[in-house]
Amino acid sequence: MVLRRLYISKITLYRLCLYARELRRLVAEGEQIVSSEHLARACGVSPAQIRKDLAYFGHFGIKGVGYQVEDLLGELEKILGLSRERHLVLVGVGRLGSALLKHWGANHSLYRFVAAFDSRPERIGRIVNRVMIYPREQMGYIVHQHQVELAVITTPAEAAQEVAEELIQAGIKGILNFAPITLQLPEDIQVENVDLSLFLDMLASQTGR
Amino acid sequence: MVLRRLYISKITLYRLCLYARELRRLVAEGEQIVSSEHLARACGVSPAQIRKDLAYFGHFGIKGVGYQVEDLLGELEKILGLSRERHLVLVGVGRLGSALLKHWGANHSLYRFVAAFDSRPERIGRIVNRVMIYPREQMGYIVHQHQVELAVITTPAEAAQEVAEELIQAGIKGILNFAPITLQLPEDIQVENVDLSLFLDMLASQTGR
DNA sequence: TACTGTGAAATATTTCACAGCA
DNA sequence: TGCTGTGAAATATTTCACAGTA
Repeated sequence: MVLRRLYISKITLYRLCLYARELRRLVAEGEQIVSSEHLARACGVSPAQIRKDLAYFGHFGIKGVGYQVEDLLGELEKILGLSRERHLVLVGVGRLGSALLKHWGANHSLYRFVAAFDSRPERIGRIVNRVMIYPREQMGYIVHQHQVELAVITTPAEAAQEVAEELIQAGIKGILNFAPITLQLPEDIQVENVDLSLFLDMLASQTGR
Repeated sequence: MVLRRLYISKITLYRLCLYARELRRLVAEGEQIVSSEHLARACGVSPAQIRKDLAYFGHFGIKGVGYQVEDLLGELEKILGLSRERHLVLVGVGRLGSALLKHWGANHSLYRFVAAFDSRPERIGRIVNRVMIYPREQMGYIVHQHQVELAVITTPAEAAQEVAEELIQAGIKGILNFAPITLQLPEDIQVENVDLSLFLDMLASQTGR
């Protein structure tokens, strides 16, 4: 079967990843079959939405029965391209950055930090959870050498844009950005923004006055 | 002027918070005036989108000129209800949780952690960045007593649902959820999910194979 | 003269409701 | 019978293009 690269909108992509997460849990629990209704409830979406999302890529279900959990997860991982390991780097080993390095466990098996970078001399050479901290100056070289694809930016806002540009120069294709700033980057570079203050603003706004 | 509570979709809300963030930066830089085009570029959206978003709430701009930075920020903060301080709690003082507590600086002035909770006895009574860690059993009581509105959940996935329900019992209205699980909660409770693995899955999916 | 504000059009996303199959 | 898969309808969101004004 040919797996042509169909267009997936960001919002659909998010849901597909959500389904995959839930399916992994179901596999771990030994479930064999799941209906769109059950999966929908577990993911906080509508059953029709799930069926639409999935049917776009093929016929994965059994009418009158549901979806076979393992099969569907396999299909989703094929669609999403989540089968091989990716190399990551982290830039900015402050409190948040080092917490993320330490926090990284076996549960994130597909993503492996191969290096971290910081500009403060006193941090260089330290090892956090098996990840070595290198000086900022070596970033481009190491990213390039290790064919790193994804980067996590946990620098202050002021440094983030410059860091991002340098990472892209070195071949990075996707960035998880914790800095509270909108990065100005080429269209083909993927960015996910995680600004905790922004999330709190949204919550605060929705919850009172 | 009466500030009626207009409906704001989640995606619009996100952008409004983004605009506010950028406007704060512009204020800090001493900018007086900003056009929809400039603000749009800085936020990564289209100029028409900005004008539509803002015009929904009133006439804040000057034709032929642009928007007055400080005024617009003031209006936005009124619309979003971001003028008063909110009390937060954090549940689950693991690596990520304690990093968030430590990471919390003066830049998040509107949000103040008033307590943290953990179920592991060895952590109880510690103080992280001026925030005391209490036993899980006291969570409901303290949240209720301090009229806490928002909570950050950094527990393992298995504990998150139960914690969330207990928080809601105690009066919490919004949750920032770092646990990799979809919480099943009443509709009137606001939740923002931050699953780092999920973000990486999205990035990986978009960037290769 | 440059902007904003805004209807109308275009596009994207979600839901409905039911045909069809295991 | 109890599901999935799916066109068609409904809804939501974004963009266009230009009138209007400081």
